[in-house]
Amino acid sequence: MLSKKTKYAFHALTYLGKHKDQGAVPIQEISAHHNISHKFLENILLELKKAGLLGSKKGKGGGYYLIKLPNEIRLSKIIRLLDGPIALLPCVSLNYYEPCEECASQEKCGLNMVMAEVRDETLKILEMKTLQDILERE
Amino acid sequence: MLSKKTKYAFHALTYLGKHKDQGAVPIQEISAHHNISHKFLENILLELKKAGLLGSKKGKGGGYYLIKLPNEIRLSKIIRLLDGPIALLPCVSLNYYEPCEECASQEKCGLNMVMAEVRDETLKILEMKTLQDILERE
DNA sequence: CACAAAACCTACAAATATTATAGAGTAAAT
DNA sequence: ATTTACTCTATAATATTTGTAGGTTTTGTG
Repeated sequence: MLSKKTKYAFHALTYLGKHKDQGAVPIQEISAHHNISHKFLENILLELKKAGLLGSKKGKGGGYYLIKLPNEIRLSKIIRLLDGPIALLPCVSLNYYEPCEECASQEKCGLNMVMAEVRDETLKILEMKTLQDILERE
Repeated sequence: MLSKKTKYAFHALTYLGKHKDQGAVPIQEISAHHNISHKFLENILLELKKAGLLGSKKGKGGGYYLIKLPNEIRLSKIIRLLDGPIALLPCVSLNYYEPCEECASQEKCGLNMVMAEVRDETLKILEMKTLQDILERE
């Protein structure tokens, strides 16, 4: 399951995608529309900005806006950013790898191999789907 | 990511699969071989038994053993049992559904639809792979 | 029968992660 | 000057995960 943080991020990105003609959108507007804690969403949007997905404008009339096209924002990117690994086990994670502590040899571990296959299949899905797919279905 | 509980369950099932000719295997043997806390594993195996995957025998010479064929034990089953939902959001979970609190209408929610598609693709993988796949690669 | 081995069961403790809040700063518009 | 809204860091509250404790029941064996 995704954390609420990641779920909120998707809601916010979707909202920003739908309102990308209106320029900067204040956090307040998004949090009110989706019943999300303003302060919590604040942290999330800041992370998305630091990751290069959003731009922001301070002061009156300010807010956040997408600085990438919706079809360039992959689900995998958002999930990795806020939730961490997509792989089911640390020993098959591409971005958050950690060696297994229960196995004598990772090379001979059937679980490791199967989970690596699962990871590859999962990534195919999550790298193909983008924010655009969400927007198209609204 | 899977919880350690689920990961340990996979290790234990694999071990039992590899030693299915030797009859009942005591927890001690599995926990020692994989460096897993005996007591923690105890709880896990008990759950797997209650779910109908394992049989057990008490007393001296006792232990656990598979009561299903490895190719009948799907990854999806183990994950759902110990970790819960496979879907990325509660509002698209087949087995652990909960309505979304941020959306006015689930039927018009693009995120919901995309995540339902992701769930379907993920399930294709996790329902296809079984304990047998792990055993074959050892 | 006594004893040891091993599953069964319930509760709880410790550690970690998630979710949320607080409050002080900085920048911009009017 | 004032209001609006992002920036930043710290911390509190809550939930979940991970692990432990301690007993009970069952079974095989000498």
